[in-house]
Amino acid sequence: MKTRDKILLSSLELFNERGERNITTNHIAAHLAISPGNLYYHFRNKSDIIYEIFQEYEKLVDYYLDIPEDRAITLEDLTFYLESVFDGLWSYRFFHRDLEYLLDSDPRLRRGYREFTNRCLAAINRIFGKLAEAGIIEPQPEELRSAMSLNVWLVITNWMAFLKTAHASEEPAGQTLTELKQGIYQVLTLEMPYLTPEYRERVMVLREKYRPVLPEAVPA
Amino acid sequence: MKTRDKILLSSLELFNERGERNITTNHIAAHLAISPGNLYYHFRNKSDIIYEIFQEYEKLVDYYLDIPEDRAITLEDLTFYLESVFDGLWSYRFFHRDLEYLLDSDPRLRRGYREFTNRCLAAINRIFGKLAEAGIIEPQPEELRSAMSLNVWLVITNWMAFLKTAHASEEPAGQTLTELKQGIYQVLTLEMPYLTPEYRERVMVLREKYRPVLPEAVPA
DNA sequence: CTATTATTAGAGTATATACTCTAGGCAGTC
DNA sequence: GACTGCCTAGAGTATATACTCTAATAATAG
Repeated sequence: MKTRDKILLSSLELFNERGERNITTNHIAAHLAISPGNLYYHFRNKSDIIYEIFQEYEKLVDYYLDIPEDRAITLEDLTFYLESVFDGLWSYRFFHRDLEYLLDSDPRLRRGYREFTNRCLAAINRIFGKLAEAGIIEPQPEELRSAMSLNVWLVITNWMAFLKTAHASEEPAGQTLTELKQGIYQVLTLEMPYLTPEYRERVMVLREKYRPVLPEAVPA
Repeated sequence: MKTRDKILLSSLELFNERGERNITTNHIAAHLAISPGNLYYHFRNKSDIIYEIFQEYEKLVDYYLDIPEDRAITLEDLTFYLESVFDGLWSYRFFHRDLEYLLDSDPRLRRGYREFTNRCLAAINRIFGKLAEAGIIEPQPEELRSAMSLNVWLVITNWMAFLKTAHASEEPAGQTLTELKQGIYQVLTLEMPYLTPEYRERVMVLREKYRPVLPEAVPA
């Protein structure tokens, strides 16, 4: 593998594990056992590394959220969208962690992320539209659909942060990917009230699969 | 005003405006025209300043979310809760911005914040319960109510970040407080499907007040 | 007035961080 | 073998940052 790609890969890994703020370019170089000079031969600065990682992230999610025009949407599609998006979120989780700082320090990123957000919101909106067409949820006025899409986006993008902050400090990391998927449970909760009678049961069964294994239940 | 209090006040102001990451203790001292030595006479380190600000935040929100035990809840109460919480969010907005880093670097804060989150979730839950008692929303099984509370929390705590990242770079700052309140619109959107027929109209009118002034409407 | 305590100034420091610069190696090619 | 273009090492630097130390000044108590 090319050094350049190794830098991107290691950076992502280290950023995810310890946060962008805690990882310096020197750390990255050391982790790869290359010299700082070498790293800076391949990237002009830290921002460029981050921007390139963002573009990967963008591409991945765009790929996942490519809604078919020619056919109706199915429950399997919905599952795929949700699973994929949360996987993407996990793989690039460092990004949302320091989002505001990153956007403040790189105008390209700011612009790119704004457009990314809009594309995602549009995709969610389109999914809602096609779910209605498919008779899975009741059709809703555009106004409501937009507000719902935004709520879905807010829940999704905040889910990682919630896990990291609200959970016990000790994280066995194996559990975490499972917990991540509980975000899907939350998203399906948002959609619940709008399900059609024909599909209600099936979606509820699906939702049940992602139900959190009750966290420290306090016995009454 | 005591120097100590001035430090807390200025820190909060600067953190909110430019982000904790961008504000050093030297900045704070310079902003107050006092010496770094003086600042460190009053606070052992930066973490202590932040922790103390967090405790103020905590106290404020706890005060706002003190749900009355002895009487039914009204729509006015709900409005008050929402307005207050978003005001608090605005006044201490720096906190959620760098949340993960802050919690990672201060175990007190981590513990405190976890408990804070739990209290807030419990309060939201209780509000849902009392809204049902008051006949404003339909009663829901505990399981659903918890999931809904969590969604409300996710939407609220992510709303500031959404505004900062998804909106145009130029922010006239006067507009921002208004935009902040649009978060209430999003929260009310979450509750919409559960409203009782008797209250539906009134809540919808309330919700309408917070409706976003359509952002860059693209003419068809 | 004096002794003590609380507060402040301001120079200074150890460490970290993003990044630069120079010299050189290594592969291929004529 | 020399030339060229890509890659790499590693020492070095300017700046920033959280924090310390000493000495001096105000405030207060007896």
